[in-house]
Amino acid sequence: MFKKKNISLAVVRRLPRYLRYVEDLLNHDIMRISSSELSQRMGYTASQVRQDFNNFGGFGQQGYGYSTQVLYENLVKILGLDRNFKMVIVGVGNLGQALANYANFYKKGFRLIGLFDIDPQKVGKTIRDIKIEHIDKLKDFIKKNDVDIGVLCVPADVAQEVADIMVEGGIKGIWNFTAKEIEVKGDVVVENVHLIDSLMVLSYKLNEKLLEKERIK
Amino acid sequence: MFKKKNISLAVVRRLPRYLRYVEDLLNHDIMRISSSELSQRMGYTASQVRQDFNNFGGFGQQGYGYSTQVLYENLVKILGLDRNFKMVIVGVGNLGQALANYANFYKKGFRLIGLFDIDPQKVGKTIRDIKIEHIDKLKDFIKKNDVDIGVLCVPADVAQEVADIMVEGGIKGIWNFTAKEIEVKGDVVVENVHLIDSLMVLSYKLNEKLLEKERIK
DNA sequence: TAGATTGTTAATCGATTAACAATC
DNA sequence: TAGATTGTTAATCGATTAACAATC
Repeated sequence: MFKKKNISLAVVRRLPRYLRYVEDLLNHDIMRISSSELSQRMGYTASQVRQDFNNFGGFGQQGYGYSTQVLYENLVKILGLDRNFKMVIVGVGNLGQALANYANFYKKGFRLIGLFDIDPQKVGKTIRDIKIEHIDKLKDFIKKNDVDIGVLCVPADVAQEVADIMVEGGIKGIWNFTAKEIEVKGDVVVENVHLIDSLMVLSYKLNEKLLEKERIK
Repeated sequence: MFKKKNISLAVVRRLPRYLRYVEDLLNHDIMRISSSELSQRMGYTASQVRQDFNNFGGFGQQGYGYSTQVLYENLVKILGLDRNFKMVIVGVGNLGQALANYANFYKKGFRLIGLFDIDPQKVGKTIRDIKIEHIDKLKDFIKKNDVDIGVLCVPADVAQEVADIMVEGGIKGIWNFTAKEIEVKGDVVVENVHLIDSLMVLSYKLNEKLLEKERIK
């Protein structure tokens, strides 16, 4: 029933949003929903909703719609949230700390099991009961604990270097918060969060509006 | 020379990446580049590079390529970075602090001029020479200082409420870090950064690899 | 001028939307 | 059964790639 061909990234990027809406429905005790109703709430077309879900095998019921519970369980499975991936954060600056304290990750089944930094002032301190270790111990830790995800929150100039250590340790995926585009060999998966890019897109849109107003004048 | 029709969001989202690469070229004193060379470095096709740039009027030269300097200046202008937008951060928790200290924003011309929180413990403290004010003063501050961008780093359950205050104050754009989808009226621009969505996409990809391996066995 | 590379039109590819038969 | 809504095929739309004439 699961996985036919390759699912396009456009579809995959919509899945977390579906999950968010379905969770919301469950929280409001809404136990069934039609593709047309869901699409209206989310600003998609009903066609797109059905196409998206049918990429993973139909879990709707003709004449009835979708069971919110079934939808929820399937999305969790499709997104791999039931794997409870283990992760470590490397670079415990402001951002690293923010992520360590971000409760949403735990709710979604991700398990933070290690924190690493190079600053001796930080090593030994604890956040959420996890002791910050020196980055020298990163590679062995990943190996020993079979860590899945490395969260890269170090300064841009050492990003590649630290990514290399992660890969050598056998990391499976890197969540990259640095402005650098890191290179990894093998089949290590990288997901970039370029915050500054997102801000620049906002800036573009604001500038567009201003240009419009200036043209009208 | 600027702006023909509506540029697709797909193109806009590539612009910051172009800027990043062009900056890198400048840092290495590379003063000209062809679409084919740039495309190779970035993993695009040469066609796409030329199409993308030509959305904004041709700033290349036939037989020569693109001047890195000209490219840089145009990208800065297109993205509105020369507007030096004013911004405030609301919610000075770990994430808000991380953003306040994120040097890249200043380098790209964004000016942080205010910090706001509801916690009396935080009000009065300063970060980067900016005093944290109580959220009660947010609306007036936005009005008085003609703030462009509001960075929303508050807990999810008050996201909409705080967004409303921003809009009432006359904010032009909201950079939303909460997991909630906020609703704004008028022509306020919203750019969402759903961190958890990004992590779930990584999780999806990891799960996909694991399923593949399990199938082979 | 000859060579190189852009700007732009045309062709292709993929994603979204529409339509409808299948079926609960 | 009749009504509703899915699953799926076909049509449309938009974005990417290829091709080539224009021109530096």
